[in-house]
Amino acid sequence: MTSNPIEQFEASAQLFKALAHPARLAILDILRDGEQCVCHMEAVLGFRQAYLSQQLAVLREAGILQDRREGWNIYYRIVREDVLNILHTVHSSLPEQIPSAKAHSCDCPKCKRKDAPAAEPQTFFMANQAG
Amino acid sequence: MTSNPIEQFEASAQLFKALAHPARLAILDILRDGEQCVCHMEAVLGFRQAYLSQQLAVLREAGILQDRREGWNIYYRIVREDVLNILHTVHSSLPEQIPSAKAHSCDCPKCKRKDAPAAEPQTFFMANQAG
DNA sequence: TCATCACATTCAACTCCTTGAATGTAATTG
DNA sequence: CAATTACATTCAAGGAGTTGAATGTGATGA
Repeated sequence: MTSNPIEQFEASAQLFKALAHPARLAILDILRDGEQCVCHMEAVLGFRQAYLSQQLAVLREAGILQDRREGWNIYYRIVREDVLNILHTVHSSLPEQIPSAKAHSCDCPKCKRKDAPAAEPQTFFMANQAG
Repeated sequence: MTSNPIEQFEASAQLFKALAHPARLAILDILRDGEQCVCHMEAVLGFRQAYLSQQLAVLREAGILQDRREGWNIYYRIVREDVLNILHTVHSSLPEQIPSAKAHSCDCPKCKRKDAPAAEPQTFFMANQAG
């Protein structure tokens, strides 16, 4: 098993395949600061809801994201530390980085009018740490 | 320019797209130790020559590899430090790593019978450093 | 210049990814 | 339980990646 060079790198290739899309990288860029609800990403990125949900599904099925329901909203977060490191490496090599307004708690009208809980900045995921 | 979230991550997505293939990851794994001729990769990986050349072209056109001719042989090397860092990150998170025989100078029969120059272990590329 | 070696490129069939449109579902409110 | 909210899933057409087969190209040696 995993004797040939193809099988040996299949898993890594699958990971990179999930990252090989600008929309999904934009999603992960938002989630680097911590978990966010879907409506927040929808407002910040300007994607249609169904489209955003499709891209989230790809990242979820790749094991990169995990979701958590809280009433009407569903919050996504990055659950793979190596992905955070990879994103950091790539962003460091970029010519310039746009700060963007995504760092704010939650500017989207949907979240604001419902006074949703803001995302707390985290180093990595604090859940899933032996409950 | 680069105002929308799609354009902003296009370049990174292109990079990941080039990495999203097990054969190309196997190639890069060999080149992590330094430059190697095509016949070496052909022997170690067991790929057909044309197939290997196609995958090398993808990595070359993505700006990840650079080639250098030396007589009959063409030597490839990694010219992007961020890619080396990304590969290191991914390999660190893998469950187990197969040492493999790729670290040896050049075991392939073609290279051996011609007594080709062995690959010298390098930290990063030493060429392209202001000539 | 012709034959050979090492490697690159083109082509075509196939598969996988992309993405808009439509529809489905769990939680909440009344 | 019916309506609403927030999000997920399915479907299909178009586009892009994959890969075997055939062919092309530059360097070397006679």
